[in-house]
Amino acid sequence: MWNPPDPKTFNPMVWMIAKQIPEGQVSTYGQIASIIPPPEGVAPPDYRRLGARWVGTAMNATPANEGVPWQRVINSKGEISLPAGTPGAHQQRTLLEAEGVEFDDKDRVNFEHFGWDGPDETWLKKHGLFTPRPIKKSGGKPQQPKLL
DNA sequence: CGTTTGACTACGC
DNA sequence: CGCGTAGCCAAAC
Repeated sequence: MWNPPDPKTFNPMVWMIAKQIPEGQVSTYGQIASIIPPPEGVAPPDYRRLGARWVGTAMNATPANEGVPWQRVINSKGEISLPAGTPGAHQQRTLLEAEGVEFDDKDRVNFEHFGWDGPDETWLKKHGLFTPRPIKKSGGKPQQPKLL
């Protein structure tokens, strides 16, 4: 746990969680944030947005040699969040496609197929973390098209 | 030390 | 479903 909103602690935690993402799957900034307990004084609704930004900042500061799969973290829309056209964005897409992650014609990843469900409960409990909130799914496929 | 920018989201239209 | 706007924080200028 971490009482104060200390980025020095927050960042490594983000990277640690990112390392749990299996190859061929993707997570989102918001999802990772939802795994980390919000600091005191920050309401969960606010933290959801704040945390996402913090995670983004953390990923931006990701050490290159730590083996952190930074490419598996994308935004809630399912698309690469680095500015299009930058080398980083291109590299991220290349890395993901090499893992088997597919992009549609709108350059977006379908969370239904490649979305990450989060770390094992055992792992989460071991580190005192929360169960991630389900990733927002695009379109939303009706589970039972209720035919009548 | 004030300003601007950013690897975000939710919400309204 | 796509586009624009508001909110909030930390890091970079």
